[in-house]
Amino acid sequence: MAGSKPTRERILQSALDLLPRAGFAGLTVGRLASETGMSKSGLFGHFGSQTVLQIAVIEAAAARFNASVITPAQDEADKAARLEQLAALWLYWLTRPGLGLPCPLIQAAFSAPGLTDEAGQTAIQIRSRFAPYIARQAEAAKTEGAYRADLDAALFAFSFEAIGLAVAAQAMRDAEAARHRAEAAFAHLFADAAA
Amino acid sequence: MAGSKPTRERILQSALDLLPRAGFAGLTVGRLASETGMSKSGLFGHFGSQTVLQIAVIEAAAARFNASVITPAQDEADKAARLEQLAALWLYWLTRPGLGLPCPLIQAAFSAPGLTDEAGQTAIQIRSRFAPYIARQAEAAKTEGAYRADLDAALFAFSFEAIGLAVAAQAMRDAEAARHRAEAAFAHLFADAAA
DNA sequence: TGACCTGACGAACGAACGTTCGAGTATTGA
DNA sequence: TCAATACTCGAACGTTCGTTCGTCAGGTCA
Repeated sequence: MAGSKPTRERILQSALDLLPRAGFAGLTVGRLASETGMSKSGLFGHFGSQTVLQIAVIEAAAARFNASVITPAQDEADKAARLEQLAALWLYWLTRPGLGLPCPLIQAAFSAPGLTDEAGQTAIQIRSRFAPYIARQAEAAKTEGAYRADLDAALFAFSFEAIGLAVAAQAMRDAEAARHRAEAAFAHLFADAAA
Repeated sequence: MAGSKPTRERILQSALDLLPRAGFAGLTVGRLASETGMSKSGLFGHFGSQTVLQIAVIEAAAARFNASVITPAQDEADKAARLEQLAALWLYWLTRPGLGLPCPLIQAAFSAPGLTDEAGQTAIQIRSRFAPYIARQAEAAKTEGAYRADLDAALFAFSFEAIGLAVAAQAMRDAEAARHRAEAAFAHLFADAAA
């Protein structure tokens, strides 16, 4: 039933590479097998069901998001600086080259019906952690005195997330313009929040 | 090859009803046929290919969006008031009850790989008309003196669209909170743009 | 009445889907 | 060295996919 760990990791990496080209709907066992050079049954044995595979892919994407965006930004102790770092890292994450589609997590959250019910719920749940995390950083920045005391942290987080989503939506037709406008929007957001 | 026009319209309406539940990936000929009570071949004859069907569904969604959001707002001659109307109508469109998923156009744009290449391009193209339209209204509001002269209309449109996307993303987990925050975000956007 | 045409039908096609199973082939531990 | 274990394979399952085809009822107009 269970497969070797390195092989499993290789499968998930292939899945993440395939995802921008095929989407979750096109992430079938057969196609993923031919992509990795394995047999359908050999690949399938690592997961046991389509739902488990989808959830594993979503969690793998989340792990990479954390490693690329969340964790590096935590080097900044100063919360206002950390938020600016988060914005920059997220922007790069969303528009990094060789990416036909945006963040797999965003894709998963919007194409939820293409996924199993359980996998869709997992995607939504993982994504729903982001805005509260941003709100917490903003709240901390307020107590540190960097942000004005009457700032609505939840609204700040909402706007923060909104900019990223708009980038993801526009990056497919003009990544350059999307990034440019997002930088301006983030700058505006930070300026408005400053004490 | 071609089917009767009323039947075709009935099929498209069924497709739009099914879309929030099944997504584009689940919008198969067989399922749609059983939904409408027709045979697969009878339904298929109206379109001739899966791609044509998907494009027809996307265009039907766009037509309903225009009828529900764009057109009613044009009753407002005053551009600043029209933009506020657009925000309110769009917000309702995105969170109207009985809608598991947001605007089919947003869904189509993000799950594009679940669609035929051609249909995905159609969806992206239709959606890409929105931001420039908003920018044009904002530009007009500037010349009317309602908005400040140094407003970046493209950035305004970007932020406008971003709020809607964030609503669509959050509406799946908490529609009430999403709408509430979006109203605040729109108010903030309009206040910042005012002369 | 008879010749059309339209629109929907049932049956069937090859392909791909998720999934199961039993047989091989390494690698391991005693 | 031998048995056990871990991993992968090919073959096959039943189902559904998009698509094609021939047929047949119902209405139109001569």
